[in-house]
Amino acid sequence: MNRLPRSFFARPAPAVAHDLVGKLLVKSDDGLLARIVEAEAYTDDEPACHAYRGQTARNAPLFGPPGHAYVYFTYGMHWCMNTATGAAGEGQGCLLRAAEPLEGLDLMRERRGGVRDRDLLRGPGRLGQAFGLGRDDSGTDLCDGGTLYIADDGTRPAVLTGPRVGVALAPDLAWRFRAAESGHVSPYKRHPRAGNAPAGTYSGG
DNA sequence: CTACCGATGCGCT
DNA sequence: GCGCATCGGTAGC
Repeated sequence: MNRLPRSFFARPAPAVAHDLVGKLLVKSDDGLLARIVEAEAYTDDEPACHAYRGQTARNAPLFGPPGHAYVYFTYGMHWCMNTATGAAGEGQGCLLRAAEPLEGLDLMRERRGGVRDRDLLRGPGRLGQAFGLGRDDSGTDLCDGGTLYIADDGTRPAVLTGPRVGVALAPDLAWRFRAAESGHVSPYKRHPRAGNAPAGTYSGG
């Protein structure tokens, strides 16, 4: 089980998001381990990305060097985690949308308030809550040997590609990547204001 | 399983 | 003030 090097993240967000499926999310100080089963790509040339309207204090980690966390607060209650990708200055990243819990389930259950185990990490807000993520985690370097990082154990699941969940803008860009065989993937919800989906949106990969 | 709806507070126009 | 990369509850199929 090897920590992912910065070079893994120094590629375009869609390639990184695809390759994050099957990797391990680790928070070693809490004893937490989970397998990522779903990730999405966001880049500053499309309007669903938090970097689309330029750099601010909030989204600065997206514009920094790759391999850093961008953790943002949304809907008044949820913290969601991204990894910055590409080169410094590019404003892009990958949202970690869902994972399969492997170790530290008791702490995850405590933080998540007794939901079914299948739902501990099934969604970006749920993942953030179970991992205890917050404002202080935004900007964390995932590649400097710290306690929050992503690792590779050689698992290579089949990956499906399709439109991103819940985005009002650029709703048909097929930048959601999920493990084909996992029961821990989040449910797909199209944004109410996004119009109708085109035919045949999902494909293997 | 899908569909709807309210909660909740921050960032930005 | 408006909208949001969401979630949990409830209702219905």
